[in-house]
Amino acid sequence: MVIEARPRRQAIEDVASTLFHERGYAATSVRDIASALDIRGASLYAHVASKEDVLWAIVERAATTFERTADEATSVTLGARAGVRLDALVRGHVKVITEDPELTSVFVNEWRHLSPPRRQLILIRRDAYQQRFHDLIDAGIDAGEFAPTDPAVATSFILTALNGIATWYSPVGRLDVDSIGDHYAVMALRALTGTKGSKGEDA
Amino acid sequence: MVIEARPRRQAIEDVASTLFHERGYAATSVRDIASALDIRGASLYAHVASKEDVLWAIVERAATTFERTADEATSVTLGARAGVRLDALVRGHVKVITEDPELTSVFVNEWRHLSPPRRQLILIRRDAYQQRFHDLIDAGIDAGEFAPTDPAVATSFILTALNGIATWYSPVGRLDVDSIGDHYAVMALRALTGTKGSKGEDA
DNA sequence: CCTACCGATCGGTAGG
DNA sequence: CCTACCGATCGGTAGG
Repeated sequence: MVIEARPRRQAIEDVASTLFHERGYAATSVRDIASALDIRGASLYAHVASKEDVLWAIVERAATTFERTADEATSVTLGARAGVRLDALVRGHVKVITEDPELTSVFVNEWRHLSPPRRQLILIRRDAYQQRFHDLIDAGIDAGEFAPTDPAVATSFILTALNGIATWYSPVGRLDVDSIGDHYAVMALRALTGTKGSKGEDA
Repeated sequence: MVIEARPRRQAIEDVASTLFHERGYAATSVRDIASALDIRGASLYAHVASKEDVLWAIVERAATTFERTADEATSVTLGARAGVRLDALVRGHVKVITEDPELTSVFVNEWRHLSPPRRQLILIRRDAYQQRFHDLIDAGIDAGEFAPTDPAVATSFILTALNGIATWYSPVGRLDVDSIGDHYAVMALRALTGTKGSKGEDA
């Protein structure tokens, strides 16, 4: 039947996501993926052209999901203050991670196993995505909303912290999605807002 | 004549660190390591018992370095306020990363390729290390220095953000070690301190 | 540290 | 989606 072609392909990517997340791309064989689906390794090639194509599909989908979510957050907060806009961007990012931590984990950690042309494409999109955060941080500093900080360092600080959620989050854990979003948004904004000028340690 | 400034064993670990950092443990072959040292793959086994032993040596050294640096930071700030103590812990952590980003990167990203007994040992030590941050955050909240936050989430937020330095730091980059330490310590403390109302912190 | 070599496993193909 | 199979490469050993 024609209808089953899509789900099968999706099932392969889901299983591969799980395994790439757990063991890494290089340590996962096509036979590992196949046996999780109860088929033979060679049978996978009826659905995919190569192991790398599976990684590419996962990474590509993750990139698109992040981009669309950021588009949404950006358009919803058009004209708002930088703090509000960054808050929406952070919450969107956290939501994507908690909705599919394995997808995010593979996207963040396994892109280097892509062939050079694909790797370059993904790095360009990743840079553009980070630039959204960078620009908002710039804007917030200019507007006096955020404390003067190195915006590149702050961007890296915040995005790395957020991505870490993918390594520990479980849907059955003690924290629900919304409260994780709250905590992370609050901490990210605080990191930019500052108490006063310098070291934050003297009263 | 070439003077061996360091033992052969150390050279193997250094080269392996670089390759494990760049490509990951599973995607690095013993022949890759050997050829970077201009010897044959089989010759490596005159110095190491297995590929995993090399990973273990690197991970073990990283763990010990982090532990000793934290001991130092802890003893130097004995009796100080939580903010001061956490500041020292953060700066120590950043210093270890910038002194050997590849070591940290392998420690953080490749421990899952260790055999189960070793993996468990390293996870126990990692948890104990994170607990130092967790305890100080607890203490800071209790003392009213930090805003009330989920301490486990805050610990993960901060440590993940710090570890991210290992992925982008270069000794020839635009930022020197001290200013990275400053930036990260300030942002980490700010993330905990909140914008208003935490004791005598703000004007 | 070398050459020679091992069994196991890899990603992938042929041909139903 | 299967069986049968391919050349390449893997971690590692034997014996100098």
